[in-house]
Amino acid sequence: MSETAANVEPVGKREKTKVANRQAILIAARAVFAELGYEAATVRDIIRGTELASGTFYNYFKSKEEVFDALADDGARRFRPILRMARENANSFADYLHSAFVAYFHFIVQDNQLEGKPIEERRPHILRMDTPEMTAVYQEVRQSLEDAIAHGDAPHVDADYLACACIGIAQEVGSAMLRRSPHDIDAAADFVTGLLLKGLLGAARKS
Amino acid sequence: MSETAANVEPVGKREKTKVANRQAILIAARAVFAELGYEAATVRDIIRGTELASGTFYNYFKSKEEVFDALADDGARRFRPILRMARENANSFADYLHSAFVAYFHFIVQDNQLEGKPIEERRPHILRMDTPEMTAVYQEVRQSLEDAIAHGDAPHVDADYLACACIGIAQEVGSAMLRRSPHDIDAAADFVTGLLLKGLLGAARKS
DNA sequence: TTGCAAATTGACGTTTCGTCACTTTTGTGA
DNA sequence: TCACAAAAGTGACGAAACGTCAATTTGCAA
Repeated sequence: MSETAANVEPVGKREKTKVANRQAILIAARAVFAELGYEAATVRDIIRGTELASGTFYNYFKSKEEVFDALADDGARRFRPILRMARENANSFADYLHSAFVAYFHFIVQDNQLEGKPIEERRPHILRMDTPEMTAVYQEVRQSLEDAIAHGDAPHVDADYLACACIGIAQEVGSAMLRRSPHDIDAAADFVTGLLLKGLLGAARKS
Repeated sequence: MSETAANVEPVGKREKTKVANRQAILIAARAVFAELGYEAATVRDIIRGTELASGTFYNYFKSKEEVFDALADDGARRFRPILRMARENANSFADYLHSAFVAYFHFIVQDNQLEGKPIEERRPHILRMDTPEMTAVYQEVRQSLEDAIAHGDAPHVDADYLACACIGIAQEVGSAMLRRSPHDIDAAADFVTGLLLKGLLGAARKS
């Protein structure tokens, strides 16, 4: 699943190749980062994976760094509607939390499996949190939590810290889950949901 | 506080300058990463911050990346005894958790005293958590949790997931705390400890 | 003091970077 | 359909950073 959330008008050949070139660069970059690792990869390596000339790269991105951000942003953009659906379909706060974590864990499993034949430990999901779409995801999480607090579905906690805690948990427990085989999404989601709702007692093994 | 955990024998001028040079490079690198950001920094920028010649750098590190890893490893090495003391001095599991988080938050506040770019830009995009000392910290956390479980001080939870959750929470809430001013270490530690022990209810504001 | 190994040095060839003058492509309106 | 302007693509080029290595300096021990 390496399609991007390409929103809108395919008309006009200009626009069309522009989108296609940008996409080609991102796809090539993803492959190169997976193969060589982010640090070792060069802009030249990336464009070599496309049909474009080196100068063209700079019409689309300022640097390797910006390409990486675009990839991260892209991931966040694809995840956001999933998260929103989890929110809208939930019939309780506990249900929202659980389905949000299930959605996230499912997402990273998908995102990593087609990623690499070389099973890359080189890509733990510690991504920059300051791209626009990443910030939007944080805001979305935080807003959900504030709503729940306002509606009395959750206690009056520091929503910023709680959102950060949820994200930190999701990232770290998500990575741990990916290291296990098979990937037990539900077990991980049960664990974190229980932990958040009831603390250690809530996280205790059900068995 | 940028001293490193330099363990052992200072004897011999050879050994001494070797340690000093390595240290000089690390200190310069820390300053350069803070000032220019990790991505923008070059190996030359780093050695310019020392009295050494460019070639000498490569006697100590293969690359900028390796310098960063050494810094991270160094931080973990300095933090480990602090964590251990928190463990040994604690008179309950709750106390251990709380003092461990206080110790960590205190540590990162100290560690980010340098002025310059925002914290996120001082780091590489892909953070490796698998340096020896980092792993040791994880093991230490996990071991503490397993001991607590074995002694009946904590419920029977998945220690791996719980350790990851603690680390993820510490990192994200810690970063959030650093963004606030003033840095309220105790408030943050109370929040995360309450959250872990009792869930949302435990994290609720005390006011 | 002398001799050798270890460490430092900076100049050098190599690789990558980012730019820019030039070419090709696309859209538009006569 | 054609002409023409704006947009996008191209690759060669100078600048910058890389990593190496022969020459030199430094430290240690005989």
